[in-house]
Amino acid sequence: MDTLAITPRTMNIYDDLLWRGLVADCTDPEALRLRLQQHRVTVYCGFDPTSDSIHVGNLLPLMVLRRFQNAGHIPIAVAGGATGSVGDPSGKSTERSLLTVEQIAANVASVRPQLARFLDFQIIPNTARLVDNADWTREISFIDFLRDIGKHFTVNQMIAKESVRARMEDRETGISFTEFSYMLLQAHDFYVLARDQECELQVGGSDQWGNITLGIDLVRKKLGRPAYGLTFPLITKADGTKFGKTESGTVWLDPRKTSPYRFYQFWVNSADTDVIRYMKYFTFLGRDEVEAWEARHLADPGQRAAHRELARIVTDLVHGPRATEEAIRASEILFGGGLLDDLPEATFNEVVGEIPTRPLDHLKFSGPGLGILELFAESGLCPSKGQARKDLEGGGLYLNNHRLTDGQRLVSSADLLYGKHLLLRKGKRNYVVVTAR
RNA sequence: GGUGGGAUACCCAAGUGGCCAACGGGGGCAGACUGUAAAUCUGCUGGCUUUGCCUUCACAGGUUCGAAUCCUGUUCCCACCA
Repeated sequence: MDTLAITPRTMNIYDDLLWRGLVADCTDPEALRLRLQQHRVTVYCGFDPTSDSIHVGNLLPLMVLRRFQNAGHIPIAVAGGATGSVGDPSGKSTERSLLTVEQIAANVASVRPQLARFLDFQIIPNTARLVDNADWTREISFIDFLRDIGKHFTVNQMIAKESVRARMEDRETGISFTEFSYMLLQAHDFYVLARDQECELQVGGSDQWGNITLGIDLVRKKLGRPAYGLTFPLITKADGTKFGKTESGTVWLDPRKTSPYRFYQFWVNSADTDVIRYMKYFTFLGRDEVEAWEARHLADPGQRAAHRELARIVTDLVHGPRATEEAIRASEILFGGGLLDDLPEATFNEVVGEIPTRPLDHLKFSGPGLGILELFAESGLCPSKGQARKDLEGGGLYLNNHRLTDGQRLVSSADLLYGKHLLLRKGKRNYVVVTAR
């Protein structure tokens, strides 16, 4: 194992994580810090294939792996093809329903390239690795597993784990043997990676602490080697709601599930008190740069300069510069307050791609046209015509960015922008484009 | 099994013959103020062909000119007794 060149300008990765507020717990801070300082360390983090895309919540561990790589260490991303089919009880108050084997395989297949995007597979010598724990779990027989792995643990220590204890106390729900055994699988992963790939550090969310420490025990017992564990804190939001969710649901990294525009907006809408913290979590900006943004933010919070920068950087990281440019331009059009009257069609079309679109038969706009309230109800912006009427009376409806006042108004082909689009808006930020077909 | 209490809109919760589409609070939506924020204030929050009409107060019947409200039965929940 070769020694890392230590440049004076580079902060120790451990200190960097500490400064970013990314260290919730660490099995042996002094020893790990020293180890990271003096050696190239192989670090792993697992990702559950519970869905066909990863989401902003998974972004944090993924970026931590990248931070390790940037610091010269070797990251291993582990897709949980095996563990995912058993189900981690950590942090879950009820038994989860099992995904089908096919479903998990499909999820692993679509999550793999997403994980790969964040790591460097070219760089030498600390090339990133991407593996699926199903690959080394599949051929192990149940008997072998019980003899080789199970023998190293007592049920006593297993039921002492928080994830299990919580479920044991709730006698109504209980915990299945399947989920109870989960921790052994994850411990086994760490052991296999330590044995075959010299992995000595596992990182994960703070709910993974119990699983990680069990793995460390196994590595020590089977290989007689030390191993380390490090967890990051649960990401919180100023208003107490769950991070990574909006009214419209989870914020995914897959652009087909969450458009780059929505993704960009998610970050722009961070609370003032969260934005600097998120900058530390989700960007590779250094301490000086983050502090500069913090100063700028505090000097004039209304500018939302830090919000925009955070959104730009993360969107760029996930979706690339072109999509980011489009998201920014669409945001400027939709929130810049400008009228659409002499907007070039090409620019408007960028907006069309970023917000919900609803096709409507062009015949509806012929002749006198379609009632405005019916249009809003049809578009899905308002749940009913009655509600549309009330929204209009409250001054909350806009057609092509002009506020509507007349519930009797008819919308005809003359209102169509570029002969085909209508920009419907409710309130400040709810838009739908209706396209005549 | 017995007795008593309850079931009201997204949630909590008033209403016990007409003034009830139903007080109040929460949540949600919109408006003002703002910074695509927070806080605050205001309006809306069953549907519609909207000065009016239709459907709704667990479910099914009944009494009445008129029922969320009274009566009968059914289902579910809670408390106490066994």
